[in-house]
Parts: sequence; structure tokens; C-alpha cells
Amino acid sequence: MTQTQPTMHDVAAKAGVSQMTVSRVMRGTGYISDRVRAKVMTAAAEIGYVHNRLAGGIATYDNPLVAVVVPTLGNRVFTEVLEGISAALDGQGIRPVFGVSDYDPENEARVVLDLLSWRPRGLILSGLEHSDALRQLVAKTGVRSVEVMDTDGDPIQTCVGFSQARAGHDMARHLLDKGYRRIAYIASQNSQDLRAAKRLHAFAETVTQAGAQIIAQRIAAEGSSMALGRRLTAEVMASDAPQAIYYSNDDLAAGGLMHCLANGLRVPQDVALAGFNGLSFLQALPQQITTTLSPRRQIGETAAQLLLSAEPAPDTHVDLGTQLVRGETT
Amino acid sequence: MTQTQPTMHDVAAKAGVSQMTVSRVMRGTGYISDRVRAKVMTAAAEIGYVHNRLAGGIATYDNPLVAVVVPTLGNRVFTEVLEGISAALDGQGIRPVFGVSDYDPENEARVVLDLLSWRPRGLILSGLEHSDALRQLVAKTGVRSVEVMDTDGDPIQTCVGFSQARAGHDMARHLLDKGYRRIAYIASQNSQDLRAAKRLHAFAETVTQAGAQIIAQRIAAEGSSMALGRRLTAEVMASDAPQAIYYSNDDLAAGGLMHCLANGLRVPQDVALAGFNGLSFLQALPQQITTTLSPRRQIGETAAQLLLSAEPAPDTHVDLGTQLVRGETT
DNA sequence: TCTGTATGTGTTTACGTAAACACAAGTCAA
DNA sequence: TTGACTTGTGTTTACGTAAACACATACAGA
Repeated sequence: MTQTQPTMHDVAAKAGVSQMTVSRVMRGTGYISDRVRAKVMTAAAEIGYVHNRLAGGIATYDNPLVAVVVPTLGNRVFTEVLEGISAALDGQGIRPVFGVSDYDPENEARVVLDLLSWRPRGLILSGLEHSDALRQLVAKTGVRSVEVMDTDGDPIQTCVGFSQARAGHDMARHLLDKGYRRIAYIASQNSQDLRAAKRLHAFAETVTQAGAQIIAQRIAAEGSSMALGRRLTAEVMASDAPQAIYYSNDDLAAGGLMHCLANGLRVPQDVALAGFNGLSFLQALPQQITTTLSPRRQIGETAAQLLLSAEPAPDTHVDLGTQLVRGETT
Repeated sequence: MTQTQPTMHDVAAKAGVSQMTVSRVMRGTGYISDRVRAKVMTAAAEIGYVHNRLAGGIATYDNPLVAVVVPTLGNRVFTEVLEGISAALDGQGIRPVFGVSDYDPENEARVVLDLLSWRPRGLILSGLEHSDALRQLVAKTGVRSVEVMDTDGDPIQTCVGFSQARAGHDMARHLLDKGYRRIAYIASQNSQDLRAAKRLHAFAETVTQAGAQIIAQRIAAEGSSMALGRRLTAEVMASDAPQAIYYSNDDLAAGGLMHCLANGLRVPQDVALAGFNGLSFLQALPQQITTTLSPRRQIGETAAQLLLSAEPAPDTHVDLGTQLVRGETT
């Protein structure tokens, strides 16, 4: 309504105190008598004054903001990481500002540059692979950063996640132990999803070293979904008849199960299925799908805590591990 | 690394121009020769300078930020709205700052107060029901706001969504037309989810006016999931044997379908199922579930655009409508 | 040649807050 | 009664940027 928003001076005038006293009341610092605090609070409420953190930030060099960049909001994995981050920050009165990179390193660098213009306390990135420009930017500006989801490689400073390679290796071992030799791999958006690529690499290595083989590989350009998994499974079953299928994602695996259900294929007798992530919706499916449980929410929480911890602790790798869930589909 | 971060003055000194020229280059305004622009850009890159929007914001009263509050990040519906918002803002160089209310009005008011301290261009809220404190806060500060997902009621200023009541009514009509008379309702977290409550209200009204009845109602306190839907469906089928079940959510409906699949119940002969939202994963299920498609992403996009449009246009209701998807389960 | 306009750059100042410092009044033990 | 400490409040100043204004230079058209 009013053209110029009210300031601490307005509140101070109304409450009959100095601007500095209002500042102290707003931040809850210093010694303030209950009488003055109450006067200031009611004055602020009447005027409709809201603390201005922009001005505060410029005065203190420090503002309660954390920048978060995820590849997409369309994958539940990242929204769960976001949930963890949000929960951890909430307790500390810190807000996340976020950006989406669309799995594109150039885009990511642009988004980070923009986010840094808000002078956040820290930066949370997804994965360990970034453009040189981004790495240099982080180094030059000296922002604290934490990279989430992946620990196979060198973080800029700190990373929290799990070994994608080990997860792939473990699943390969599991399938081999069960006796499957002719194995197919189904993934989505793989060209950009380097974490899935790492899993596949380790998976394939373990499989071939054991004398078994990856007889087919379907990598779709579109985003992950049950529908895609169902379609690709139909294709692979028709052309390659694998004994087992490893999916880059539970969505895809669930789609595969749906294909089997709808076409009278017995799982795992006719084909075994294994997913990745351990999304909770799997529990409601007719058969429990074998998958790898990743601690996504915990990764988000840990990343936020690490970022805000007193001592920077550079070069820290936090591996929260994964858990192989032996379901009924292998 | 350096204790004090570089400023425009540092860049200006390095480039041999004035601070104001650097400012113009950073913002791309005014007349700047290519030679000077290049000098400034390289100087900034070498020093590692990043534009400081906090200082800019305090100088201009205007900063490219939009505050977004959602009830939860655990429901795909809201992350899809977020996707739409993020996409619409991206093109305009504006960032979302967000908060989670956990379906609690008091919490929501607190979060909004905090978000307003960043002096955003506008505020995006979920639903039309808010605490008085929040309404007053928005009124007093004069922030532009848009409420999303619901159009049944009075928005503070503007709302974008669809009529929850009409969605409930339409589904009731559909089930009645198909001849179902004994109908059960299954929901989650309903006490706080007022939009689901509105759908139920209109649904129940239409059902009872037609002489049919809601013979059972299961409303769980926990969050929506397929597993919950499966469990509640088992309960309802055992105790009430309804002809049709209306779920507050596709997750729950899919869980219901899983229960039927796993227990040899024919759908819709033994029981009909209807969900809500039209989530994409339904397409991969063995049977296409009847549901109501809500334009979630479009709601997010429209809300963001409306918020940033030149003229405030108060009291605007934008009803993007819903679409009843006639599946194979009714 | 003169005038007006487009182009390009600099100087001064204000934005709203918080740190640093100053100071006054009250409390309490020696 | 003194001095030290706790409690409570005010004054001055700096933070980094952008608006407003001022001032050049180049060039076209009369």
C-alpha cells in the first residue's frame, strides 16, 4: 500500500526508542528489557514492519541462506534430498534458494553464478562432475560447498553420499550369486546422469569378470518413469530374452514388473528384476522388487549440517552407504 | 580465501574504470562500449567477483526473488507445481526461495514472515485457507501474492488452480452414472489437507443427493503412499465391501489396485477404484485407473507469470480446470 | 559551421541494517 | 562506601550497490 516500506526507524519512532534497540529486539541479541521488547514488538506489528535481511546481510557479510542446485525436480530422489536439506535448515532459521541444472554442466555453472549473487552461507551441488568454470568459481569466491549423492571421485571441498560404483558392484555380485548370466541394463537420461553411468560401469565390470555378460543395453533419452520402464522391458524381452534386468531406477524396474504382470511372465523365473534407490512405493507393489536403498533424506540432512558446521573441514568424504534390499524379483 | 570479498570497486580499479561502469556492465544497462565491457568482464573473472544482489536490492527496493511455500515436498503434486514455478522464473532470471509449512497454518505464517524478510517480488502460497495473522501480514506489507491449487473461496489477492468441489462432484457423478451406490472414501492426512476435504464434501453431497451413500470413510493421519492405500483398501474391503472406492490421491488408489491384484479381486467388477491427480505413473499400471487430471505444472507456471505481470490484477481467479480420466477401474 | 541527438563514462548520494563504541543505572560483595 | 560487574539503551559509521545527475565525445542533418 505505502510506497516506501517501513524501516526500523519508523518502528523506533513509534515505540519511542532508537533504531539500534529495534535491531536488537528483532535479532534477539544483547540485553533488552521486557518492557521495551514488548513496546517494539507491538509497534512493529502495528506498522507491519518485517525485518529486512538484505540490509542486514550487507551490514554483516553473513546471511542465513543456502544455495541448492539439483539436476531436476522430476526425480523423487532429488526432492527427497531437498526435504532433508529443508528439514535440517529449518531448525537453524536458514532458507534454501534453489536452482535446477537440467543435467547440464553449463547450465549448472550459470545457475551457481546467479545463486552466489545472494551471498549464501554455502552451496549444495549434485554429483562430483562439474564444469571447470564452476570449479574455478567456487575456488575463487571461497564459498563452502558440499556435493551430494556421489563419493566416487574428488569433491571440490566436501561430499556426502555413497559409492555409486560399489552399489553397482554389489548388485552385480547379487545377481551373479543367484546364477543369472545373461543380463540386460535399462536406463533413462543416461548420457547426462553420470552417477548411473558409474554404477553401470562397476556393474558391467563385475559381471564380465565373472564370465557372465551384459547382453543388451537400452538407454532412453527421456526422463525416468514407470511407463518408460514398461516399454523398454517389452523391447528387451522381445529381442534379447535376458535372465535378469538391472534398471538404473526403481521407476523403470516397477514398470518392468508391470510388463511382466500384464504379460504373464513369472518373476524371477522367467526374468529377474533389480532396481535402484529403494523408493518407498515399491513396498506396495505385488512383488517386492530387489533394489539398492540409498539414504537420500539423510544425505540432504547431513549435507546441510556439514555446510553449517563451525569448522569447514575440507576434503571430507562422508559415505553413508547403501543397503541391498533382497526382494522377491531376483 | 580472502577475508573480504571483492567489490565493484576492486573490479573497477583493476579494469581502470569507475565503479558505476562496472555496475552497468553487470546489469547490462546503459550504454557501454564493447571495449570497456570486455575489460570489465575479464577483470571480474580474474578477481573472482560475483555481482552482489543484496546490496543491489537494498539500493533499488527490488530484487529478483519469489517466495514459495508448500505444505510438503513429499507429495509429487507440490514438487510438480514447484517445477512449473521454477521453469517460469528461470526465463526471467528470478530465483525461488522456499519454505515448507507441514500443513500447519501457524507454521505457514512463521515461514512467510521469514521469507518476507528477503523482500521478494511476490509470494506463492498453497490453498486458500490461512491464519488471520498471515492474511494480515500480507495485507499490511502489501506483497503481491498468488494462491495455488484451489479456487473454491476468497483468495487474499489472486488464485490459480481449479475447483476442488467441482472435481469431487464430477467424480461422484461419474461413479453414480456407472451405477455404483455403496461407496467408500479413503484419504490420508486429511485433517490438514483442506483441499481433499473440499473434494470429499462435494463428492458426498452429490452421492447422497442421488440416493446412494458413503458407507465407509478411512482417513489416515500419515502421509499418502501406495502402501497406505493398499492397507486401507484391505481394511475397507474386509469390513464394508463397497462397490466403489474414491481415494483422495492416486498413490492411495494405486495401492488399492495392488491389493486387488494381489488378492484376486476383479476391478471394477468386484470393486471400482477412482483416484485423484492424474499422476503419470498410473499409465504404467496393469490397469488404467480412473482419476481426475489436475494441471499442476501449468498451475505453477501460471502463478509465477501472474505474480510477475506488470499490472497486479487483484481478485483474479484463474480456473485451469480438471479433466476426468475414464480408466479401466470404474 | 552549428545544433541536436546518440553514445559512453564519472561523481555524489541514499538505501536499511548491524558493529563498535559509549554511557547510564542498578546490584552486590568487600 | 566503593568499585566491579551486569543490564539496558543510544550514537556514529560502514557495508556494496544503483539512481540521479553531470559531462564528455561523435556524428548526422540543416
